[in-house]
Amino acid sequence: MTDTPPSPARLPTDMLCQIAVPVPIMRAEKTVYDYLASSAFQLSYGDIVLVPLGSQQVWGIVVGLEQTGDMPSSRLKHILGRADLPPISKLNLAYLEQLSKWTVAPFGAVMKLMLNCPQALVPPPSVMMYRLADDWQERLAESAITMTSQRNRLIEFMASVPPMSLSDLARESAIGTSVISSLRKTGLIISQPSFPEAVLPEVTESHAEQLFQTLKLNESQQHIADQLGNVLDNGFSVHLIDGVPGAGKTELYFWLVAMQVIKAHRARMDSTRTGMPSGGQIIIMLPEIVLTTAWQDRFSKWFGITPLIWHSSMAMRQRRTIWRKAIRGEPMVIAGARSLLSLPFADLGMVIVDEEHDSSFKQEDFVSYQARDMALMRAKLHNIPILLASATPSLESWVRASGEAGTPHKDWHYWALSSRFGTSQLPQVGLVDVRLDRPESGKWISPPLNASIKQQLLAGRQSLLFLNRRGYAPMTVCGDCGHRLACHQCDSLLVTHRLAGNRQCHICGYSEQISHSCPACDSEDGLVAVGPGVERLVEEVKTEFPDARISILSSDSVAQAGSAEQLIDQIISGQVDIIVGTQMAAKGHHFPHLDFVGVIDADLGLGGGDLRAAERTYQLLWQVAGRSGRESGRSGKVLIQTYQPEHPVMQALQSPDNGADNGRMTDALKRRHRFMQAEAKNRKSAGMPPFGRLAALVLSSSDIVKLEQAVHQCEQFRPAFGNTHIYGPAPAVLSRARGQFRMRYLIRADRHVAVQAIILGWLEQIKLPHGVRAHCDIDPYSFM
DNA sequence: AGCACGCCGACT
DNA sequence: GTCGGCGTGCTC
Repeated sequence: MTDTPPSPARLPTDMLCQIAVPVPIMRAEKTVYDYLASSAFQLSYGDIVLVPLGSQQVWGIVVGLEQTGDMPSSRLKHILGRADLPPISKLNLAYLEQLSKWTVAPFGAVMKLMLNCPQALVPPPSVMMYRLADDWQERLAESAITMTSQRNRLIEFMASVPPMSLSDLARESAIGTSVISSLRKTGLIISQPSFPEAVLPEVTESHAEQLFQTLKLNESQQHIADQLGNVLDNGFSVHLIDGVPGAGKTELYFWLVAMQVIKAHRARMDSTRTGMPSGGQIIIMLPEIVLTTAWQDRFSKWFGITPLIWHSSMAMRQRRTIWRKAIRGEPMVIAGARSLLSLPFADLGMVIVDEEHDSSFKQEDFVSYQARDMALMRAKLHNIPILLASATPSLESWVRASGEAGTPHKDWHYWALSSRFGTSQLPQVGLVDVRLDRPESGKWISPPLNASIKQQLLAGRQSLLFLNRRGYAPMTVCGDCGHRLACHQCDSLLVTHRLAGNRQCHICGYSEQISHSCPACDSEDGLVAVGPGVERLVEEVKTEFPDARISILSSDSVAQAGSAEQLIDQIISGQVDIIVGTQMAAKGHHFPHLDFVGVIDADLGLGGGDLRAAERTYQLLWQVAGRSGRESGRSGKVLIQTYQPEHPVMQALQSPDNGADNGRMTDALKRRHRFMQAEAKNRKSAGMPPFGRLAALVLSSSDIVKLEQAVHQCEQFRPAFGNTHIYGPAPAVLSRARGQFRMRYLIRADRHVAVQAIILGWLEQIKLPHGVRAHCDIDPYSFM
């Protein structure tokens, strides 16, 4: 007798199907392979299935159920299993397809983004739940179970509580697990597996009603809410909500969320619409930095329930439950950063992107994408409204929504939230020309700023000194030989951190102990710290105002979770006189005692030749200025130290000397308007986004010789089109992955050119040497 | 991306 | 004689 080979014989009940598998091959079409499936699986389009791939097992998606294929069926493998979930919806698949096309990332890689929750695809880990047998009284009466006092106590306890896990039972009854186990052997106690889902906060229509009861919108908010309320039913539309800091845009979109919750609830109640989408899934995208307790507290305050938040470091079971609810189309209101967009929402009803200008929505990872833009893409696909909110809209959104600067078509709606909450006014913003009002040698605070801080101290009010530079000093120079301490990995300057006791590279994360001898000339004590960081600024403030209570607010000083909240609570409750802070202090906080903001080095972000340098500097300074004078009835003051007071950014921020606008919103907004117009004009004449298109092609390898070969190949097939310019190749700064060399091409094209097609066409002609990776970044933000 | 297959140097 | 280095190409 011969052994029967384990041949994957095709049974009559087997069917042929096409599975998209997560193979990250860079090419135009997605990787789809044929598999055999037992008819027992009852596959449908979009199902998530486990398949053998090479020597591994991977999750794939059913993208075809055709009975024909070019592969002989004897070579086909069988599907191993199917997730016990509804299929990925057509819209979600279409989204993946578009995302892949747009980012020029392999479909397999994009697919992984959505299936990046392995625990959601398999049955949950079961927990044994213990309870008394239904007939425990009879059993106890008739059998010869020896009853001890421990056993009696346990039975008494269990009779009055729901089933629970062994550990819970032991803890709550205060009886050892051995007693429980032995009673289980008698049959008096039985255990059975249960598959618990995490309990999630759920915004219901009654929470929405509560919000309508307690939240009173001001005139401007109410006007917009009424208008927007009418368009929520009309499918895809884009709304930019432009509100100065403190104007209450968060409350406005909470209101609209509540409206959508009720609308979706009604749709579900309507029996004629059973099985149709209700739009009950509402997502709120926020930059990580805004997902603070402050935002969560506001949500809880109005909805009366804690917000549901999606983030990378959440518990397994919660992740799993949220993911499964998403694909099942169960209603939810959920907030999160970029990755929230990759959940397989089956019943999306509304998308909100708060702080839409924030550059953290731009991810430059294996798949590079702008989450705000992808959110727009999703909203359009799902045919639902999307709200973008910001106190300082991105130029892209502003142009598109305001119709300024000759946009081809104004297809977005623009809503200006015009009055600041309560009776507080916008702060008076002045410029300090540091070429005239010089700080003392070796110091950074100019006399006008010092005077203002003093004034605030006397009045018992707070001041914020803003310097967007972490650490102690951004540069260290050897006084003997002129050597500047730089990172070994990427050549950028090392930043001294005294609190952490090291020198760090802010580009690649390298750090080393602080040494006092120069690595170039070995001179001892020759090293000199040059330039200010927040840590050094604190030193100066301490010398200048020895009696003041000073706090430092930067990502380094609040590294541990919770300490940021503590610090912010101290500031809010008035236990701090002077706050020295980085970007962290600029965003989202409401400091009622703060009346003065001093900006130390306003020009910091303007150098470097970055496309968005001016825009970002404006946004940051406008935001930080908005921290001042937020308490009702007060007016704040802001002084900006700059070397270039004539720069359009500074001009746009400065209030008229005569106080003519008296903090009136309209005038401040008019100046911002002019700035945006000027900025748009610059971009337009340079053919830059949003008027032209940019894309980067980055080649990387750990082997510099192979990288050079790859570049050589690229040069041979360098595309040449009339309306397209290709710059480079230029060496790129090292990525986080150590030891990777990178070369970068920058492609600039007219608005209507499909840059993706150009890049794909280019790459298709090249056979990249092994070990060289090509990566695309459409609309890159970083120019390094 | 993994991972196996394959063809050349230093070892029990 | 083998173990294992990583260059090459495939994954239904």
